[in-house]
Amino acid sequence: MGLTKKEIFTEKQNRLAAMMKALAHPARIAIIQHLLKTKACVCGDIVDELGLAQATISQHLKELKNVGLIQGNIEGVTVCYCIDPKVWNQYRSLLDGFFVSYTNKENCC
Amino acid sequence: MGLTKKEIFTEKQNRLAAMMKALAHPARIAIIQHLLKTKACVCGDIVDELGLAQATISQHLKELKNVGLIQGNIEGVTVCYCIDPKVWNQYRSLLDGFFVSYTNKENCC
DNA sequence: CATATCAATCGCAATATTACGATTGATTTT
DNA sequence: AAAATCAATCGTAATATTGCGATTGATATG
Repeated sequence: MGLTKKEIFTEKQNRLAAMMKALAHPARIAIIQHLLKTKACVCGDIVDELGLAQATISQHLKELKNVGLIQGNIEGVTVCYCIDPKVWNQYRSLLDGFFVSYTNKENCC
Repeated sequence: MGLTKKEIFTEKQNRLAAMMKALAHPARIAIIQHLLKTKACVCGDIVDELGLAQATISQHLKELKNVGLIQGNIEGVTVCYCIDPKVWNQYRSLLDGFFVSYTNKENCC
């Protein structure tokens, strides 16, 4: 099948999974880290940074845009990318909430 | 291709991505949450909880075991699953480190 | 020892992902 | 207007993922 049965899970579970999926590729991690490093807009020099073709990078950027993690603002010929702080913080607290729910120090097995 | 070019990324980027990937499915989120909820070992009643076939659940459990997030201890006929606190905390701090690196309140674009 | 039970694995089908060359569309620059 | 530049999209190939029925292997139970 290759098709996730989303309908049997809760909205929150699907959202968490989708968020993870958006970051479940080293290229997308690298893109985000590059945007973090510059602490500002990055005007389309991402292709030079990573060793992937322009079409591939564009595809990864699209996925990050689809989940709202980054924005792309057209600036003449180039496009300026930056992280959306609002979505970023949403993700952060969602993950915090997920991880905080386990505090046991010892393994029961 | 369908093949990730892992060699052009750093070890840490690949690890982060692999971690995200392990949690990038609602069924695996649900499994983890079930283990969290019971706060102890869960002896193979996971199939009844989710609406997926036994073979499918077993596959998801395998992926979670592969990244070390959960352990499966054989206990007679059934298998007892529980979260590995060590790996869990490793994941937590890796993600914390990733998300903490961005603190801007405003969008520059 | 025969049978029942549970979980892992095999094999398959359907769909998704990753990657890239080529093309397209939009905007500058000449 | 023509040429150059940049990024999105199209089309395609290779591989991965998801899901499940069927089978297998191991352990209990009758």
